[in-house]
Formats: sequence, C-alpha cells, structure tokens
Amino acid sequence: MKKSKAETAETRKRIVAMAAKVFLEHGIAATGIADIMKEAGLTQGGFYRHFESKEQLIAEASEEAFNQIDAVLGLAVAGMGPRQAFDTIVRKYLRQRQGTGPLCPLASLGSELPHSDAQVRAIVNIAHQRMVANLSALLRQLDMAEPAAVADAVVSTMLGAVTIARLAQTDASAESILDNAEHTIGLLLRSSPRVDGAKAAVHR
Amino acid sequence: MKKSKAETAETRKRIVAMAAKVFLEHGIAATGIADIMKEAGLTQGGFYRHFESKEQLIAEASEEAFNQIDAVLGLAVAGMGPRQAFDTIVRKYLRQRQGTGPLCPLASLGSELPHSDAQVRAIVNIAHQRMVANLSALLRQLDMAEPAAVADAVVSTMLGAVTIARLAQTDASAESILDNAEHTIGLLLRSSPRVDGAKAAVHR
DNA sequence: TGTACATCAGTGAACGCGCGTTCACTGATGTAC
DNA sequence: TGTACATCAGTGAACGCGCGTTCACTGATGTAC
Repeated sequence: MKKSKAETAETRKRIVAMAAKVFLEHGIAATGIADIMKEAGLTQGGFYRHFESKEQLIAEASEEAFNQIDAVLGLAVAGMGPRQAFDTIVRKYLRQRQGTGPLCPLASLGSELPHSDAQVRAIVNIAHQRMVANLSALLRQLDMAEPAAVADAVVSTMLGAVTIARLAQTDASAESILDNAEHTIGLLLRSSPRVDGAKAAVHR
Repeated sequence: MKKSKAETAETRKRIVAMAAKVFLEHGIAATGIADIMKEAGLTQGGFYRHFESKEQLIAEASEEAFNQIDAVLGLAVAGMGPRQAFDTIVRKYLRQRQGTGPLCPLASLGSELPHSDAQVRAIVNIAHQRMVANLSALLRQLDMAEPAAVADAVVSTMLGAVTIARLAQTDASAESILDNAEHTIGLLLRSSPRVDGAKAAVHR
C-alpha cells in the first residue's frame, strides 16, 4: 500500500490541517490521535509514518493554525488604510468563533499550551510576537504613542475576550463580552495620546 | 477508621483547597484524583466518600479559588479610594503568578473550562460577572463613562495578559506583557471620557 | 451513664477503559541494473 | 525500456500505562436502648 511521494505529502498536510481544526475546537488533551486520523480518513496506525509523536503534531498544527488566521486577516485588510485595517483585524479576531473560519491557538488553547513542550511554546511565542508587531505597525502609522505597548495590550484584550466569551452561557452574553472588548479598544485608540498631539506631554 | 464529623469536614475542605492549588498550577486534565489526595495526605480510595466525581471537585475547587482571590484582593484594597483600589486590583491580578498567592481559574484554566460541565461553567460565569461588577462599581465612582463596558474589557485584558505571560519563554518577556497591559489600562482610564467631562459628547 | 451495635471515613487493591505508541503485515511505488 | 527487488504508507491488532471509579475491609465514632 505504499503511496506516491505526492500522495504522501498530501496526506501529511491533511493530517496537520485536521489536527489544527480538531485541537482548536475540542482542546489538545481531549483529542486523541485516533480522532484526528479518523477525521483525515485514515487509521491511527499510520500516524507514526508521518510524525514522531503527538507533541510534534501539536507543534505543526499550531503553526498551521496561526498561518491560517494570519492569511485570512491579511486578505481581509488588503488595500485598507491603517485605521480601517486595525479595526477590521480587531473585529474579525474577536468573532473568530462565529462562522467557520480558522481559530487562533492563543485564544482556544491558551491554558493548555503551557503543558506542551519547548518547541510548541516557541512557535506560539513567535506567532504572538508577529500579531503584536502587525498591530504595532498599524498604530505607528496612526501616530499613536507607545504603539508596541498598546498593541501588546490589545492582543491580550482580544484573546482574553475570546476566551471568556467561549465560556459564556448564552450567545447574548458572549456577544456582549466581544462588543465590550471591541468598543473599549476603540475608546483606547480614539482617546490615547498621539505622538505629535497636544496631549502627549500630559501623560508620562 | 471512621472520623469525627469535625475531622471529616476538615478533610473535605483540605481536599478542595489542595485541588484548587494543584488544578490551577498544573491544569485540570493533567491532574489526577490520586495527585490531589496525595497532596492532602490521603489515598485515592477515600475521595468518593466526599465527592461524587472529579467534575464535582472541579466545581468546588474553582469556586474556592475565586473566593480566595476575591478575598485577597478585597483585603488589599480595604480603605482605599476608588482610583487606588482599581489600580491595586489590576496590578495584583496581573502579578498573580508571582509569589504564592491564589490564582484565578479564568486565567489559569481559561481554555480547559469549556470542557467542564454546566455546573462548573455556571460557577465560572458568576465569578466573572462579580469581577466585572466590582471593577465597574469603582469606575462608576470615578465618573467614567460606560463603566460596565470598560470594566468588562479590563477583565478580558488582564486575563489575556496573564494567560500569554505564562506562555512567555523568559521572565523578562512575561513582565513586559504584564507591564504593557497595566500601562495601557492606565492610559484607558486617564484618557477615557468622563460622564460629566467636556469630551464626553464627542464619543458615541 | 453504660453498653451493644450501626455507621462510615479512610485504605489499598482492583476494574475497565482509552490513550499514545509499537508492530507484523500488505502491496503499490520507486530504484537499480 | 524492462524487470527484479527494496522501500515504505497504510492497516488493524496489540501493548503498557495511567486514569476515574468501585469495592471489600478496618476500626473509631455516633447512636439507640
């Protein structure tokens, strides 16, 4: 039953893609190798022809998930000015659990990832820094003071809001949490000091 | 080996307290009944004299953890004015993983709790609402506009920051994430519209 | 108050189950000549 | 190019292990008289 190199590569990608989906929907600990392989149309025995361990799959699936959400957000803001791009990223990131788009491991696996190995954590940290850097660049274009610090806090706000919203018992309260995060981030941008603004000297 | 009623009640409390500690430090899925019972100085067989299931212990341990952190923060801000109380809560909540104080289940178990049962989720939601209400009351005393929305977003920011900081690979980057959250929450409070402020009409 | 008995907290072993991982095997693919 | 053989992706069963939970048993406590 040996498969061609092209087929083998496709199978591997399919396993990673399915893992990204199932891990983010149901959690790492709650998802078994057999679940993922079944989702990919295979039996569990074949898993170890592609990966050394579950932990390695977690690493690749996390990276894949980050790439997917980055791609979706990047496509969504293509051609936009910085302010509109920023707002769009915030709005879409906060609503990642509505619809069928990709999910962010930071938000969906936040408290499970500390139990993963160093490789997984390294991938997660790089992705986090990339998210912060992207938002930071937009804030800098908007002449916001301290763009890096604010971008970092905005990322924390978004992922915290998505995490709590998922725990909410009604759709209405989930919506409310996401709305409050979005609105307050908006407040922050509108009223925060500009680099060249008259108010800049007042703060710090 | 039957124990007196007083001893039995103390044992039960000890199990809940140890569970709160171990669950929050190492996660729910990674912590076994035997681990907790051992920590409490007992053997695993005795667990079911006190609890119906692991899930029930998760519920009680979560409630206990919320009560502990509430008590610690409440004590810390006793007698303070609203602004100082708000800042103190933010600072201490963000630094919950430094030192030996109690941890917040929302921050430490955020992405594991969705897999728990309805009772656990109900407890978590009530605790979340209580946190938001406490901060909201302080913001209202400070004449902030939209105190409930801002308080909600501040809670999201704090828990997101604590979650990411825990994933950071160095203490310095963890500190930086917490500092950025704290600083940006400060910006939000200083520059957000006041209810009676001149700028209030400009926004929304 | 004293005594006989029922209760039940705690022990330590066992049960059943699902997990990650391994393995012998199959047969189509890739390679060496 | 054709052919013989080595490779290896995928299967399905099995292995070991740890988990949540159950159970027979012990003996101090609480209760009924």
